[in-house]
Amino acid sequence: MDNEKETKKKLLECAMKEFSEKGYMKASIRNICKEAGVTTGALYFFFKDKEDLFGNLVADTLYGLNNIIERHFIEEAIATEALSGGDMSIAALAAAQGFDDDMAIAREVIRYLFKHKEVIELLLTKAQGSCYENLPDQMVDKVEVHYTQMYIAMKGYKSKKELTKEDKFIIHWMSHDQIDIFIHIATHCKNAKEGEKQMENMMAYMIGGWYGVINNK
Amino acid sequence: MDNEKETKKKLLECAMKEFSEKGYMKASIRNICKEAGVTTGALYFFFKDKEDLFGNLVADTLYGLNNIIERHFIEEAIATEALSGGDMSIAALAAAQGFDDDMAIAREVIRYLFKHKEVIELLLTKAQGSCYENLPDQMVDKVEVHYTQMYIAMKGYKSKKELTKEDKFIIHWMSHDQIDIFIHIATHCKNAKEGEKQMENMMAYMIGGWYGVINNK
Amino acid sequence: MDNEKETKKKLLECAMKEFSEKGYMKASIRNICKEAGVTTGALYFFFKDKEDLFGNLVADTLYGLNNIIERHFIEEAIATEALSGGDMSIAALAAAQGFDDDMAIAREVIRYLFKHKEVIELLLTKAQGSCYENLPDQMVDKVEVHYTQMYIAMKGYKSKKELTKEDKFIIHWMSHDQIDIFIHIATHCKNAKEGEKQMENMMAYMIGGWYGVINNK
Amino acid sequence: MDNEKETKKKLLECAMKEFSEKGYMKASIRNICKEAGVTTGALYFFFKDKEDLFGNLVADTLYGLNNIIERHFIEEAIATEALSGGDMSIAALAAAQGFDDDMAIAREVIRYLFKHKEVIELLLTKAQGSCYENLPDQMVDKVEVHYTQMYIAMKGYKSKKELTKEDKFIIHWMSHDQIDIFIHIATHCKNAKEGEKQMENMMAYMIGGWYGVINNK
DNA sequence: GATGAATGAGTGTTCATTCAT
DNA sequence: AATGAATGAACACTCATTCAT
Repeated sequence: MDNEKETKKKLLECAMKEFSEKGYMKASIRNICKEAGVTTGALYFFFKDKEDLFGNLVADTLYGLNNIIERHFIEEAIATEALSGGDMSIAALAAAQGFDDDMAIAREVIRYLFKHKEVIELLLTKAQGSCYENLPDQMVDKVEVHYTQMYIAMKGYKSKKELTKEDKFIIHWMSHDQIDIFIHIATHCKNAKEGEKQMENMMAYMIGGWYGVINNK
Repeated sequence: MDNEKETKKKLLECAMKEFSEKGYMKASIRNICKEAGVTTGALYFFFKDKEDLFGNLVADTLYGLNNIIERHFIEEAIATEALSGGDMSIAALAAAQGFDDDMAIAREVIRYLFKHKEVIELLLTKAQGSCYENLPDQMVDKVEVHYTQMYIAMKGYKSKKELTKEDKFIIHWMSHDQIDIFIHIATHCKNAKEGEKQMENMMAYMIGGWYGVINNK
Repeated sequence: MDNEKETKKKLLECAMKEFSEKGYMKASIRNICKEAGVTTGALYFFFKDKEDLFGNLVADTLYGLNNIIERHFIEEAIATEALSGGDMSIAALAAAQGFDDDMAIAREVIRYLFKHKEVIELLLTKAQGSCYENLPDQMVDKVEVHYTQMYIAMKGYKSKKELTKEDKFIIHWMSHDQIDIFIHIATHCKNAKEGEKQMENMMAYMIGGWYGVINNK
Repeated sequence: MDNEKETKKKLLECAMKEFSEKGYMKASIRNICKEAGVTTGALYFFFKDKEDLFGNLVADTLYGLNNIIERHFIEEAIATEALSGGDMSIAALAAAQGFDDDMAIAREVIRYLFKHKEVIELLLTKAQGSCYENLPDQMVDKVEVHYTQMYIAMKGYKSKKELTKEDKFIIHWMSHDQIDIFIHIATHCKNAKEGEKQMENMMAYMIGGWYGVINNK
């Protein structure tokens, strides 16, 4: 059983290397197998196809990441729900609170990103051509739900219906930017400690940005 | 003369379609030719190779874009030079001025982006595998030079040497974000008018972000 | 096991036929595969590329041939070393001895050439465009080292330094001619027996030629 | 008229360069035209096809060479005819005379070879794939007719019928070698002067070889 | 669990040549 | 005399995948 899994492990290692070096599309199954010292047939015993192989590399990490984000959003949703519709000063306060929470969760995310740095980089920068190529967009969508709530609260809107086209656009952008911040950190910092450090400035940037938007016009 | 170039035009049209649908790497020369109703040999009469074909699609647009940016940076450099090393209130004022200029140039860029929307999208989202795949990074680099000046001025630094590692990191991020704003607009708005409209909020976001960073800690 | 390798064998057979008929350059991989009744992919399972396919056809034979020659040259070197610098009559005697040895080795070479006639012809007359195209020249170089020694001995020179430009030229020619004799036999005789028979006259020619050169002027 | 021929001239120059660098087979018509600054259509106005282009490069030189050789052989034939069937001492004398003549003609040939060195090298070393690839063999055939007469004379045979299989084989070889000597000189010497100089040793080699053969057994 | 063998469709690219204008 | 355009077949090679054993 140890022996059996060794091949699979080797295959995964070599796949990791190949995908990291060449990206999903240019990676060659044959190369991976050659490097692993097995035939292509062996690979197809363990994995359904190229996509499945890539999936095996990233699935766990992705699952964990989704978990963190979702868990956070549930908590957040409860908190934000409470204040939606309240007066603006409270909302602002709550927003500040929201940013504090965000900072806390951001730290957790960053720690997670660096714990799985290799895989995360694979997912974020080498997945083009696979079914994961839209991952950042999917995460943006999740953040967007949350940010929409927060935006409504800060703007003092009574309901979603008050959101203009411009509101929606800038919410989407800020959601996108939030994800981009994580990607930037994951790909530009060398460890969690540095990531957390740089995060502070970036959060200042983002919060400044939010207020800039909220107070605009 | 109009008649002669019909094949080349057809080829370029079909190439545009193929590259747009599949991206540079997955696009098939054969497919393009089949669609255009000519043999592959015909394509190779007009274009040196796949890269050259792609280049013919994007070169002019890219050249024009570079021109706009470079011209802007030269003007900007002159303006920023003047205030580097001055006291902070003036610097802040000048920065505000800088942002106004930025807004003006942004409008010009946006109008250009939408004038060549199709090609711009090709360049920004479908070039992976070609020699243009690093275009956004290259533009970030250019912006970064300019933003470094502005950052120094706003921070009241006497010289580049005062920049910490964290300063440099956040400057790079903000440069990256500036380019990302343009990409976002180009890919999410349907015309220049809408783009310019959304730009206002995004500039508010960015300026808010800058002040958030400058006043941080 | 015999059954498995049938495809490879078929491929090699057909490759042999194609290369022999058309030469390395004009030979078509597709044709070889079509003739063998397999797809081109199958060929590339067994062979790295065109050159490797050709190599598989000739490598063993070439290795064996090199072995014979090198072994001979080592023995010869020892013999020639002994007389270098001695007086001319002894040298001449030794040279005669050298020619006798040459005749012996020639017989061995010829037997080998005919044992692998098909491949030898491939190597000597159909390799243009492959990495083996300079094989005759390489063999000439080897012979030349040996012949230089012999020439020095027969001329009664004390050292290599006494060799004039003309000496070197004629040594190179005679080396070339020696190789050419083997090629001529391999391509003009139908079996080893006939080859050995014709060899006698050719050796008489060559030895006569040597003395003609040595006694010239 | 001057203007018209300029294109053809340019084409021939570039063809010369291309064929010399890559050999007949690997030479590219397109390349030649590109280098000459004309379209492929232009080339096909002047030349029927690739072979014709190559032919235009070498035809004159080849014609001249054939002339020299044929003229020589006619003279020689008359001389040799006379002594065929005579006694051996006279034959030997005549043979010596033959070699003298050979030497004279060789000098003429060499001068011619170097006068057209470029083309000659093309013909002798770069023609593989064209209709001239067997040129050396054709010249060997011509020499062989002549050498057969000389051999008969030197051997004291009464007629061609006395020639054994071995006789014929060695005659063919010596014919081949004679041509090879010219090729060797043309490709290894840098001018006619050096060629003639080296020729002396080579003739000594060849004559020595002939006597070695004649006196063998 | 894994091999060895093979497929079939595909890749981008080059070739000598043709021909209407 | 020469162009610009186009053909059609060919090139060596790579791909992810399959499957009997």
